[in-house]
Amino acid sequence: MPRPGKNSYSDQKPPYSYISLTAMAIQSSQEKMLPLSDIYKFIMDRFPYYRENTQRWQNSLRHNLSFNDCFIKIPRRPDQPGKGSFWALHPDCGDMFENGSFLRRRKRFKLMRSEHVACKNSPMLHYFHHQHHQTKLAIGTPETPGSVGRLPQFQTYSINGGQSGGFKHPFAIENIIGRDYKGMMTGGLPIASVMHHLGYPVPTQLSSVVNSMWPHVGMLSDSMSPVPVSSDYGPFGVPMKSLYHPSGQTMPAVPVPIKPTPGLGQVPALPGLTHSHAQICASSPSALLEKTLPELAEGKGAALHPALLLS
DNA sequence: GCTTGTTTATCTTATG
DNA sequence: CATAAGATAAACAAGC
Repeated sequence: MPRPGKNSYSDQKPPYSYISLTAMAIQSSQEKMLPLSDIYKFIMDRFPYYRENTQRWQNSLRHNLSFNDCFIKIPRRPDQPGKGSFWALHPDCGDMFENGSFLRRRKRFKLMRSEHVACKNSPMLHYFHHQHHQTKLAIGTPETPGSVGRLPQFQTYSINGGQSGGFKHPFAIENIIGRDYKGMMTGGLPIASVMHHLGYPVPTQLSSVVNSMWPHVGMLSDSMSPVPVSSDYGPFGVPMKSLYHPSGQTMPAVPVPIKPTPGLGQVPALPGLTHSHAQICASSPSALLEKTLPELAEGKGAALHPALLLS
């Protein structure tokens, strides 16, 4: 009955929102940023469903890019031919899908007006974008086995040339600036953004989770597997951790439940990188990795109850 | 003229 | 059931 060739998966809309699809695409790229056309391509390559009605969904997707603050536009440098800008994930968007659902986020990521302006008009974007090139070379590709197990891009440099005391754990800065941060700027540009432009694997969870969590993202082969859902998620039986950080010491396997409540409003608007991030760090990334995956494997927006996994 | 972006409006749907 | 997030439509500007 269920013949995976025709009417089975292809017809069904993948259990991902445009936001997650886009995030997926972006994260799958080496530079963590993609021009619109490539985002389209990515989605179409992996989800047969989106090979039709392109006009419709692409319009929606574009709307999402503009409308959602979690996506930032990075202008092309003059030496980089092509249409449109690059799109990246706002470093602060953090674990947008912390609840395990890629259909709907717990809360929409919205910047404040001030941040908006600064972020969008920052002339520094070009600069950082430029820097990015050289940097990434030194760092190696995310796939480079030689590097670190989990989040390779992190090792070699840090935002200010690495003088900041050495290597920053993936959960340091990004998480730090993540979620709670709402006003940390560096010359009009969110510090987090800067990092991002420099090649940091932005939204922690996403970047790390994505690769192992979204099959299609990882395998960029031409033989795009049918669809995300169910059966094709074989590899998910495996505990996330072991999948990408064999060393086993990357993630602080903190058994954090689900985020309590986004009500932490006591964040000191410090202009530096220092912050009260304890809570932040503890609140989700690892939790997501540890518990969410299995559910995601289920594909459907159905199995989205972290609680189930906990029991 | 097409692609890329932005914005507004409305409808749908997941969640609390 | 109310609300907020997401989807879809559509108008329109800018750039190539």
